[in-house]
Amino acid sequence: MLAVERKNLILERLQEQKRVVVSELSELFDVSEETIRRDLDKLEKEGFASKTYGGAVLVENNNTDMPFSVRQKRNIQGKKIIADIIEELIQDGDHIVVDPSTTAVFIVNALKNKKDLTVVTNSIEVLVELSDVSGWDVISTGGTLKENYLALVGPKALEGIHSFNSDKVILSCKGIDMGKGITDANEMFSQVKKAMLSSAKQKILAVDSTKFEQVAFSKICDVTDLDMVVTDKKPADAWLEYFKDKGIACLYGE
Amino acid sequence: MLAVERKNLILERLQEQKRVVVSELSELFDVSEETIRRDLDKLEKEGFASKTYGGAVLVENNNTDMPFSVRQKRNIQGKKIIADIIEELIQDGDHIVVDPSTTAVFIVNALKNKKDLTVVTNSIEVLVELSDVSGWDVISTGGTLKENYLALVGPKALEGIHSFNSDKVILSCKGIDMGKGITDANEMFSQVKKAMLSSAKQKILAVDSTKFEQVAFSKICDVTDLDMVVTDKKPADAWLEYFKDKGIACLYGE
DNA sequence: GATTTTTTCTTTCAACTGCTAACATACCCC
DNA sequence: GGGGTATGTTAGCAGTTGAAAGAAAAAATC
Repeated sequence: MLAVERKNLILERLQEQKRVVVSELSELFDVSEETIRRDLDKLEKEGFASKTYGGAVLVENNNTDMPFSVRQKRNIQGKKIIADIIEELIQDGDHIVVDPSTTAVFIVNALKNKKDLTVVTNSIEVLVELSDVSGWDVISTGGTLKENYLALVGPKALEGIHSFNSDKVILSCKGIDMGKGITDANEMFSQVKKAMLSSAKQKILAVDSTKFEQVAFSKICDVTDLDMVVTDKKPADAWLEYFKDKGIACLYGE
Repeated sequence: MLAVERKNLILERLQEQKRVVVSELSELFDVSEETIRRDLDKLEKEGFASKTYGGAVLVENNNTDMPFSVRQKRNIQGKKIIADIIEELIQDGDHIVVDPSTTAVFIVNALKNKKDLTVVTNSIEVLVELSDVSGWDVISTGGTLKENYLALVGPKALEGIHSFNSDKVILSCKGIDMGKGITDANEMFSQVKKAMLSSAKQKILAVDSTKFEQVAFSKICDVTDLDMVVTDKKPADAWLEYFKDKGIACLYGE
């Protein structure tokens, strides 16, 4: 086994389990503990790990303003559950709008067995994901590339969104809160998402359970502006009552 | 066995197994380890491998199975030479237009040390490549995703291109021929490229040497519509004379 | 709370393996 | 034959590893 391979495997394990133990790794890879420590040193220098007595813990990249590729691995299971629920909501021939988020990538992937969809998006990743489907109409809004994201923003993007009227918009966000509404990391994004909301009839929010009670910087809309909320786990009873009260459908996994 | 054959076999093995070991390859092909190392050097220069102590690991292309990943291997050396020449033509602060091509990806990569560029493109790959630069204005034209390509086409794309006026356009094509002019594979692409040509002052064609005397389906423009041709190898004397005669600058490698 | 014991960490060293660079040789194509 | 490329050889250098010893941290004991 090459040294780099071992280091990468340790990193993978670290990302899955959030922590690693020197003695375990030493046994697992059949190398001395010193070698493992040296690997952890490197991972620490690279910013992935933080060494502790007996092992190391994962450095959680606060997802506020991180490049896209780094954020990808969080709560994959949840995003898959959400994607499967959304898949049942979409019919052949639908016109949908999707925003830039990891969840959105999972969703369009789950939709690939549909026919004749029209997808409007400002997400580069969604375009890449859909570059191999046939018979669909995949439309990019255009716009300015937001630094360190794979998303298009700005006036051109808004203009692009406004020139289409769709059946459904599938939105993501950084936070959902009864008082503060639906919020996102920065104004560029919330602007685009606002425009998307106004360009489609049915407004669906797709968020994993960790986003509840979170509040981020820039407001997109009120919770009551939504028609439906899709999430991976059953929300708290207070939320379910709130949704029922306001006439918002709520679907969740399990 | 020819050297190239061996190199390609190593690349295949690398893509299958994600890693290769110098000692194994040396035994497998019955050549010295130094020869293997030299092969790995080349693969590293071409961007496929990353050498490590004892072997090399595969450089994972950000977007693993792009439909056109096959095209990428062709004449990488030539594209790099072209990119280096173009790099010297572009100044800080320039507004440029680039089309979707592998060459374009190399070019924008070579430009990353420039400051304050504005790039207009309908290539998804160029956007991905530029997602990590800071201080630039990277603008996507928007448009419809062309099936099995990572390129935006159609009326929306044309509209997007027409709304900007740039200093330089860097164009690629499938064929360049004195009689038939500059041609490309399909009408969608040639439409977009026509629009790009009309949106910039200086019109630069970046083509590797294999495209000379080739004719493809859809005409973009006449050779005389260009201001400059950049290629990797010195073109035939007939071409050099033709360029001189028509007042078209021609730059080439070596 | 202080002392002892245990565990883990850091540093240093030596052995080993693999790497780089320079040169020599063989081969091919013109 | 001669220039260029591909390959092999060599020697000195660099990276990787494990062992050992002392330092530091945590746990156990009094």
